[in-house]
Amino acid sequence: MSSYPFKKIEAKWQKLWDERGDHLVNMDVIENKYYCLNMFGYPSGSQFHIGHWYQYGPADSYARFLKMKGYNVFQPQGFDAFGLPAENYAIKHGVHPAVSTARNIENMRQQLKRMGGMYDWTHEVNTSSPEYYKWTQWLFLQLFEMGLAYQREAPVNWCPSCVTVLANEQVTDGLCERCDSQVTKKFLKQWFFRITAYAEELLTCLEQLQWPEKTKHMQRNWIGKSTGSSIKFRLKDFDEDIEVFTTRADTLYGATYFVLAPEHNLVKKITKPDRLKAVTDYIEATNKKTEIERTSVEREKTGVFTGAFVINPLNGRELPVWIADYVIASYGTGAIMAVPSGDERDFEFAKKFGLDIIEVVTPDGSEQGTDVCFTEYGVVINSGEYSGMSSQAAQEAINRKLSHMGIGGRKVQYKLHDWLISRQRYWGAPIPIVHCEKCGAVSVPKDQLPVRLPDDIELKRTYGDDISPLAHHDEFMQTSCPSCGAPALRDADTMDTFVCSSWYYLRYPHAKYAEFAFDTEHMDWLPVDQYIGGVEHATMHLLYARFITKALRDAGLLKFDEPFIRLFHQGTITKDGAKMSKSRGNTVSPDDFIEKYGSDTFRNYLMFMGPYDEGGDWNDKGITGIHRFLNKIWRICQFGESQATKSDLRILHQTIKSVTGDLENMKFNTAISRLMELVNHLNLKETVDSITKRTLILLLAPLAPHIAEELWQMAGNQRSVFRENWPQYNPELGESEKMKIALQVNGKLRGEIEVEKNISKPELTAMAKQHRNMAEHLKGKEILREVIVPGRLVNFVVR
RNA sequence: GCCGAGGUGGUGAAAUAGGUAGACACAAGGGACUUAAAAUCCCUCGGUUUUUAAAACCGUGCGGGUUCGAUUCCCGCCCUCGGUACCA
Repeated sequence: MSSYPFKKIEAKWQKLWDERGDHLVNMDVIENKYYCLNMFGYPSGSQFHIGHWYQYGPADSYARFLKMKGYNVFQPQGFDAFGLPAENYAIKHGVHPAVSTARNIENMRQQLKRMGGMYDWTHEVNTSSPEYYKWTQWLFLQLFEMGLAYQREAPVNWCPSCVTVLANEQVTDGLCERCDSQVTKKFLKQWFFRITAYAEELLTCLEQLQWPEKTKHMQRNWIGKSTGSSIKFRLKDFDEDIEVFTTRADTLYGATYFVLAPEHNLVKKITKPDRLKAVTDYIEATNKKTEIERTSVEREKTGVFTGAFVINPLNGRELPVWIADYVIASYGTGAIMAVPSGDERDFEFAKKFGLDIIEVVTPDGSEQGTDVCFTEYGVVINSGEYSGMSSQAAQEAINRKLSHMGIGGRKVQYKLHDWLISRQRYWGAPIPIVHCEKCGAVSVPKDQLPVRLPDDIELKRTYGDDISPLAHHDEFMQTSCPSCGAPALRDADTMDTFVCSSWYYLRYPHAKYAEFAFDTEHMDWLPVDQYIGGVEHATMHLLYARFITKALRDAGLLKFDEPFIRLFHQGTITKDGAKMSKSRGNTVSPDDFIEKYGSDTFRNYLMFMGPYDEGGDWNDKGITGIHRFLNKIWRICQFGESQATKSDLRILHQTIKSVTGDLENMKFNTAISRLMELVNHLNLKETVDSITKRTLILLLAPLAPHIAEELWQMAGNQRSVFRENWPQYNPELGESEKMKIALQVNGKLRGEIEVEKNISKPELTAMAKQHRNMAEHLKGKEILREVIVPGRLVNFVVR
């Protein structure tokens, strides 16, 4: 296939853009600022894959479009450079993570340039550099001071293969998100960020965000707010209460037993001696189970009786206390009152173990029997003074009663957990804490940051059970207590990389600022106007970043509530229906296509495949079509000059209108289609007028930046095409005075006519009736109704 | 299981305040140019029937409904893809 010299052109402009500093942004101009941010990437060693191109290419076209529309567009790039892969790579190949990371960053930066990205590299951030992680550590201390970072011994998700603790968000179906190993539970002292303190605000602020509904929905579900009641039950024979959370206080009289999670801290205390063995065995069996066995696979309910009883505060009924793993320790209080008649799980459990079932809510207040359970709201029965009330009324009344008794009342419960940020790995930001025997966990003074990650470390697969590599580095570990001066040890853990990425968007505008994490005096560039990235971060990065923004706002450092005003998720490119991954061996390298067709063609093909938020299955069949399209433009721009006709201008302005609208909505596929129509029209001729030629190049520019720059220069222009204004649609030129009208009889298409725009209705119907095929279908029929849709159609309803 | 998104030609897809279904592109077939190839250009291209011209009927996952008119709205199914996993 002979084609325009894309290799030469692309290399030429990439070099020129760099040398001339075309992509440098004047950060002082903020009136028309547009902060257009792509989620930064992990600098992996392999080549840029199709997913990278799909994330960054169309996003860059959008940014370029906005620039031509007159915005001062800031589109930075950086690297989320800490993390497990580099460390695992180091262990395998003996290359220090700092070395491989630096190499990978260089590689990735080159490829982003090769793609033609309009990035201002003077604002690059690298989360693994001391200049950056100094401020990640500062962030930790800031949260620590605010009481938002704390240490606690907790059952945590442990990945035996990665040899580290994982956040809940990093566990999928009981498997490690990274390596698919089965995750086990462990008790370790870990650092947490108190994201739950912001649960309510994280939920309510979703309203004001211009985010995909899907994503907001996922965050809402993840936060999992539910409104109900807390109730304290007195333990029989103990001076102790056990609290439960329930959304169905109206079913309190139907409670016939009580369940504690096996991990509940009262289990040991209350278990009767004759039940001790059964209980201990059960707890042991539970601990042995993996997350998978405990949830998805094992559906049959299990549990054992502890021998203890609690007392229902409203009717004095004694409820046997069981332990069962269908009650989750980490939600609510880890204990429930069980109402078999009103809850499917309790019903199943009660049936299996022969526990009582008391009907307390029915649809209409009449007894239905206890063969099935009724989980809806209805009318309360068998509930003393509350009988006859609606479920809602009973809940209110019971809440009031519990409040009066001082043993409960209305309560809101969230599923969201605090964010576990400790990682027992080397390649991350060290937690800036010193553990002193006398003073406990003490902050490293902020003027001593960063706590540097030592270079001279021997990385091994495993160091024993749960110890961070840093723990073996004496020089790093040994220090003195900042508070009392006594010898003390550093915290050996590093932070989850999601901490690094939870604030990077704040740093970009003044990425080299040495005084502070961000320049609080010059925060006008924030918040981010448009954020683009994958939906896989819906309940992780996107939630963490919102939390950190709110925490820093409360520290008086930020003046806005939300970091990302608008959010867009690009779709996923799959191969044969599956996500591309090295392990599946179904990756497709873009390199051959770049070599054969060039970067402009490749970017445009990805955009042309379908809607940007849908992604699609990879298939290289159509790429020639895009290459032909660019070749046609190349040739058209060498046509001789002519005068534009009225119809030429109409087509041109129609194109301006559609392409502009499409690009505003990131509908790149249809924008390209509209341009193709214009190009096909021009291609029929041998000449082109200068206005059309000029406009065509401008419309093409954001989509195919290299060829557009070259054509622009060839047309005799000195400065970059991206300094030009976006073409304006002119309705006077774009609108036709004629229009096509569809003709129907009984809603069936029978013909089409072209008429003047200002035609009167009687004239139109008369013409419609005269139409040959219409006359045929109207013959001998009675017209009952004439439906006229202006500018569209005429429909005769006949009998 | 629950929640969400989506099913349109051989393929990727367009078009929904209800109004000409299949724009644009790929593939395929035919033709022009060429010694030949590449490139380029022209024609055909959802199905069926019929053909002199043209036209008719069917067709947007399946079955109903509302409407002059439904890919679009409503009801009931089927399938695919995401999210979630006993959350009391």
